[in-house]
Amino acid sequence: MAEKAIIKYLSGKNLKLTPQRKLILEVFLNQGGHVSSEELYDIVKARNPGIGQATVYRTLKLFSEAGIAEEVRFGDGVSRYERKDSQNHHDHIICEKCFRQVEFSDPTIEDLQEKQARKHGFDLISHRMVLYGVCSDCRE
Amino acid sequence: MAEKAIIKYLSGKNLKLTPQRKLILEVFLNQGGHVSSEELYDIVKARNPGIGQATVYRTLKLFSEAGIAEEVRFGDGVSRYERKDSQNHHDHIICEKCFRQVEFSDPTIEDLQEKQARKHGFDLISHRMVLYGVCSDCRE
DNA sequence: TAGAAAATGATAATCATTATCACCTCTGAC
DNA sequence: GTCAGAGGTGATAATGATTATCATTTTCTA
Repeated sequence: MAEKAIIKYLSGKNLKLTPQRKLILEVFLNQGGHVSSEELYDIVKARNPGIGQATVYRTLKLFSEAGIAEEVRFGDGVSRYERKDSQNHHDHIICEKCFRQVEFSDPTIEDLQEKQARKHGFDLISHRMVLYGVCSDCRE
Repeated sequence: MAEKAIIKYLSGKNLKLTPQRKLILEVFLNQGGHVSSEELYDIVKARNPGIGQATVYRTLKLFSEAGIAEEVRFGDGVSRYERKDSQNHHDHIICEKCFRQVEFSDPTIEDLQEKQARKHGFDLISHRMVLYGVCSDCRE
């Protein structure tokens, strides 16, 4: 589970488990989709008003490094984070009108990405794929 | 050709073809890969020192709207632009060590993207796909 | 329990991009 | 030709997300 993963990561690097990190982790895990640092900060602040915004930024980056969060960018200049389940990778479709987001995954595409990478001499590590379109509600 | 496209776009919107725009267009077209606004500004400034950085930003955005340039983001916080050839769409693989970039295109992936979008009720407009890996030179 | 190492919170600094604004340049009606 | 108005430009200030700094506090280990 993610809490265990964090504790292990921290102790392996001489890093410390603080109340702030615990709280941010808990809030982050209970958050379904993709959260920006600021959104998370608002929620966290409601439960611990003393917490600083910089700490949220720092902690989300830490979660990324620890492998329990993944940074997602949709191109609006804001970084969002979502839970990283290696069993459950997915990509995104975004509606350009209402910004609704849908997650999907397509193993065939993943295979083809792997093949393309190999074909060009790369060892594939990760990828970002975002589709932009118009959703059924906005098509009118 | 792209110059024609720009002239047509401009006149269709009561916008003007200025010497600055001409110069930026020429430099942009002679630029192979993806350029950031700042890189382009440096080149352009060498030929017309009076030109302002804001103009380069504005003009690249204009080219995007006119359909002759496409904005690409690799996730380092900088927007880059490349020539848009609708016949010649491609995606990118980036080496995480040396940042070398390779372009590729895969019609099968494009098909599958289209299918995924439809499956979720979206009309697909565009997509961004970037693969991250380690290139053969950096694998050692 | 002491003390080094790390974390925190407040705040200043960055850095790419955008907005503002005074001035310039073109075009077309008179 | 002159004038008016729309659009463009360049300099600079503003923005907004993120990061660095630093004095203070906390954590963990010996």
